[in-house]
Amino acid sequence: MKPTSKAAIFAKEIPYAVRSCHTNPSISCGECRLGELCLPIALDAKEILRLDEIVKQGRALSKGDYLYHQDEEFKAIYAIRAGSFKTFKTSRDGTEQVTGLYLPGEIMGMDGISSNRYGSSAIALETGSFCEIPFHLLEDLSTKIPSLQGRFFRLMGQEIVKDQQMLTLVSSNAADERVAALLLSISSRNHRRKLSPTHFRLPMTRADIGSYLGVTLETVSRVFGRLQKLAIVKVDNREIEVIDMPALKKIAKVHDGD
Amino acid sequence: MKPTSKAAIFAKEIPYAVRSCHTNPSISCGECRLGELCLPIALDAKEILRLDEIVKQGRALSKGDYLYHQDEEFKAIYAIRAGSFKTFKTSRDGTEQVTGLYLPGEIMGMDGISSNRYGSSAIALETGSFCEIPFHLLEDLSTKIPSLQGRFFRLMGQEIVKDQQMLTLVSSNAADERVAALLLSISSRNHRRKLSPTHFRLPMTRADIGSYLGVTLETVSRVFGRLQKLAIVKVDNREIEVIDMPALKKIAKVHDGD
DNA sequence: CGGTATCTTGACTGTTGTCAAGCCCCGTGG
DNA sequence: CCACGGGGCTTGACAACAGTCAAGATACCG
Repeated sequence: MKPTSKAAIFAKEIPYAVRSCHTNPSISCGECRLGELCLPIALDAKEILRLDEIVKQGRALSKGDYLYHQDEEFKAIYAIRAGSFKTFKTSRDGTEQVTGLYLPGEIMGMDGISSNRYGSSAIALETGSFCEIPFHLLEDLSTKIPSLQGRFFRLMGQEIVKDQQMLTLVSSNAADERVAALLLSISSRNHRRKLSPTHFRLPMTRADIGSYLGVTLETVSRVFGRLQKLAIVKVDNREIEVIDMPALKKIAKVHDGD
Repeated sequence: MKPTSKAAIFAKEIPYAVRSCHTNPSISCGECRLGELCLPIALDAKEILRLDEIVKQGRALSKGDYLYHQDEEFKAIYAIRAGSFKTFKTSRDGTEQVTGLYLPGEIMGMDGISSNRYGSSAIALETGSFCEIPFHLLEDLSTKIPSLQGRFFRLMGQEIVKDQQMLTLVSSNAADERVAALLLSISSRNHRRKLSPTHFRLPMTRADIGSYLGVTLETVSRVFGRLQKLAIVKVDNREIEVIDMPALKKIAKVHDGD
């Protein structure tokens, strides 16, 4: 419920010379090191410049700040630059259900496209920054740049695949399997960003994880306890160290590499 | 595993004079009475003609026939004209997990866009027919017809919203709620097609429903028993009659209309 | 340094899964 | 037309995993 953007303050604290996407909020798509994960994949240099013209860059948020609210008018999609975000639906009785976890290079807000209203709220789990891409401008540009249209079709397709994977995960009822799969998901997404796949910090609380996976926070806690006892992961509060990756994959019923 | 198409046979049985989409397999998009539900929404007459040029119409399938297989190369998306279809994922150990139920006017196959391979298999639950839309042609045409691009963005957005609704449904762990929500979903989709929202036939077996909802078939059966005992629905095998719609919505925790 | 949010652990309960038996419906073939 | 067979469905008994409630410990923020 804090509408205040801290973009200005954040920008002052970070010297412009730092040409790294996740620390410098005012960098362009062409210079952003997340480019190869984010929207610009499949675009050439000239096309990226045109994309840059419609992307509002470098806004920052701190923990608890909203990116958008459920049922609010859909105007833009958001590319995560730094930090982590969750999306959640609030039902009439006030219950919150976490529907997504988003890390740098990923795109949020696509659940608003069909109905012109966001289907969920998005909130920062820690200090972070993002780029805003007004959807109507993206649509216009997509008709002019076929490779951008193709990229965005594929991006939406990815979201569909991701959601269906979550669905099958949550339908298959083993709590251990769900938690293991979440750890592996974070691990592989970290790996893509050249971060350690075996040592990371959970961006969500036990309650959020539980809500996301369809179990209670107590169960999440107990599963972490079990996995630790089996020497598969080391859990120190939010700090996770994967000790036995094959065993973790076995529990998650993931057989192939990642 | 039956690759045989019965299009030819089917076409013979139905007189061409019947200008109704779901019975005449060789009707065009412009004439199809599902047009207002399907891909052509938001297109004008001239644009629909161009869409018609890329749509392969009127193929028919009988129960158990595959529309496409998991991991097979993604070539096209499919618009359902008649009948009902399910999508499912097969995991390495042979377990099948139902991931979707598709009724006339709905589009299947979008889970193949991002990776160029279908993420699930699609099979006919009864005799039915469909239109095939080669994706690369749709992409080409979309760059030329902005309203088609917009329509397809929205269609994919709808799929994302639908999947996320399933996710929240399956996460919230009441079996009664899940079954009630499925009944309501079928009911409202029937309503859109001008069919009875209170009296319909379940296209899936108990086992399929259970797999889709993340419960066992026995639980599905018991829930139907409970709902019947409460005089909320009348269940006669696959035949469903909704007697107390408000009560059903209450169980499904749907408060609003639809 | 104090207060609150988060996390862990325990005991008990309950819904759902599992296993098993039997029924019903429907299509097939005699 | 009827007998047969098999898939689909129902129902019951029991067990187990996870939910609920509660208390206490720990971490984090101002």
